[in-house]
Amino acid sequence: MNKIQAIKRIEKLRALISHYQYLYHTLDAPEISDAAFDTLVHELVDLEKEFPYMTPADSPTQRVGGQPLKEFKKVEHVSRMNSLNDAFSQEDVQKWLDRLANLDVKNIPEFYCDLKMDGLAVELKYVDGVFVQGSTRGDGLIGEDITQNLKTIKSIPLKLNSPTSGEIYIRGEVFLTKKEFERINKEQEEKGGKTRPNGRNHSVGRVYANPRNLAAGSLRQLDSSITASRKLNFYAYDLIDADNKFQTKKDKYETLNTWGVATNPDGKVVQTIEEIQKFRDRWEKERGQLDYELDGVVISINDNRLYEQAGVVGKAPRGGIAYKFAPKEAQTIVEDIQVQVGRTGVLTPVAHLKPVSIGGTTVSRATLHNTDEIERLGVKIGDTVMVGRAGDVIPDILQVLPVLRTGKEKDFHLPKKCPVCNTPIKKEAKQVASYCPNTDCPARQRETIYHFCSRNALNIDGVGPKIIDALMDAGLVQDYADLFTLKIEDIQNLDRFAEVSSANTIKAIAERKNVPLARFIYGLGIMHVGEETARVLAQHFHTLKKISEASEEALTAVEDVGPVVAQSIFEWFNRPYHQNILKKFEKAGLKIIEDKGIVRGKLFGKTFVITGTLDSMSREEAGQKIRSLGGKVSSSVSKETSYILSGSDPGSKYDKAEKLNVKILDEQEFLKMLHF
DNA sequence: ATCCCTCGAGTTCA
DNA sequence: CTCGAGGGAT
Repeated sequence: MNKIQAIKRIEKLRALISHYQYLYHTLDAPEISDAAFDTLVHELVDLEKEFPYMTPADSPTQRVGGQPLKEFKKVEHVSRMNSLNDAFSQEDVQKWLDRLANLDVKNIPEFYCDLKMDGLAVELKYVDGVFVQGSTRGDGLIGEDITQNLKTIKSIPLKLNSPTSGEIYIRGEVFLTKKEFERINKEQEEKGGKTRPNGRNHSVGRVYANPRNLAAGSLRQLDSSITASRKLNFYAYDLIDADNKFQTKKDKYETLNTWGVATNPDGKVVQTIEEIQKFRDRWEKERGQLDYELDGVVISINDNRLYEQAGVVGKAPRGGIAYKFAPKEAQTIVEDIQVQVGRTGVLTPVAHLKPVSIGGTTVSRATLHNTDEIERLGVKIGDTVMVGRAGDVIPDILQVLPVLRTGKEKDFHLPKKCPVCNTPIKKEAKQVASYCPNTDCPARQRETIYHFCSRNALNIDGVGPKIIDALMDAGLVQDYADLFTLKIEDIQNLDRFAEVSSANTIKAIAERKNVPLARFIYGLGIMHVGEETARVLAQHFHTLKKISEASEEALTAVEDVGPVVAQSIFEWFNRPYHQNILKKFEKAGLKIIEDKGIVRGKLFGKTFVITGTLDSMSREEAGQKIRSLGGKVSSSVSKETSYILSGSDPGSKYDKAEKLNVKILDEQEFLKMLHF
């Protein structure tokens, strides 16, 4: 970036940051996510480092927070309330230690590792053991008097346990549990607050984006009875000790605890950088199990004298560092939007992203689902976007940052023709998706065979996309029935097969020559026939022959099959192309295991939903057990659900089950139920 | 016509 | 996991 560009960029960033700071700190109504905001600040900090002569004293990077609201009395802090510098990797932590060593703070024997709750820093003042005043951090020097609101927090004692005399200042973090956050947000929503039309969790008005915003909003209530109705929590992290009475941070914490002031119970003293890393990694993994949000861990020199000796640079003390977790959201650029053709011909636009690390893994693609989604997001090629991960796994574009546009972004338009076979694409008026109508489209055929071999269908081990591509490209396989007539001689000379792997491939296919009817039906890839419908069909008709000969009326009579699905099945079996494939299967010696029909076991009539990770078996296996005893497994929770089986780290289904009062089973209870 | 429930389909990376 | 849409009840 040249100087002119940098100056423009810096000015733009400053204006934006000031604007968002005002919305966030002063109005408590952020327009963009915290992570998006952070990335703006980081970019500005980096640029200012590169061009230091362009950093005036009024740059937003020179301030800690916003101006206090007029309504609250101002409180001067006993000493500056600083914020820590951030580390994002073990390398950063090592750099921190190296710098300390340069300052002659060497051979640090111990570090105190604490969890960093995502909340608000406050200062509490006690006189002769009685809580007299509490304040927000404000700009670090002067905060707001929120004593009345802090008094409503149960974990802040109004009186310290042991008699103490004189003034005592305690600092800590006020935060909200995830449960409370959801409860209050729901309440607010019912009262008429609004989430954005895009339905994402970015707050507008009085519905809050995350627990921290809500905690902030609650502390700034002028009516403290409102604060009282929201159960805030408090953990102390510092005790101001002007006389140096305490030797270590741990001593301070223990003293605080004997006074009745809680500190985070999971804090720990460690000796080495490896242990610091372990501590951080452990909590990054386990943070989902805590009932409050964590944005990292805080590492401090345990010895207070050494801590002081490390000094303060700018607004950050050097004796400690905030070791952050990999953010769950990150900013990146949409380099291109390409179109994929799925098994059913549906066209799916996929954003190709500049690779970026999110939650510890690198993400380079994210689905855009369909054109409606593109419109909703307003995303163009070249845009800067925030990317997160739906359900902590699947990359998902959360929002576009249109303010960062340069004018060179291009609109995306779905092609008029299939990108693979050039057939003009179609779109039903009432449906969202567009699709390639050509059933012979190579993309569709490939996907159909992938699907046939996939885990829940025939489950042909080791025959994945790559092998299938090779077989198709060599002209050995046109449809999935051809797989069963392959011989070792056919494939061992192909480039992509070694001798061993060709034998393995043939063996893997042969092993699946006996296949349960339901799996086979599912594998055929009939429109609207997924796993569940395939099972229902198998149970109802028992044999493939009967299904293939069924009339549309006979199919409609099956539970869960209506006119659309019946027509789809009927047409599939009456197409000569498919009838030919079925004949090839027969000739190749495929044996279909007939279905015996419905089991009336002890779980008959019960519907289960499974969430989280189970210890003793996979979810798939648990599902099989339930079905073998006559129960049903469903994918979503509703009031029709009899039980939800919850393993560790359950997803959103758990919350929904609680809301609907569905009986929740843990793994032990479930196993007992199976055996009784 | 309109609701609620459930299923199907698509999706990423290690 | 999430969305859209089919099926069935009302």
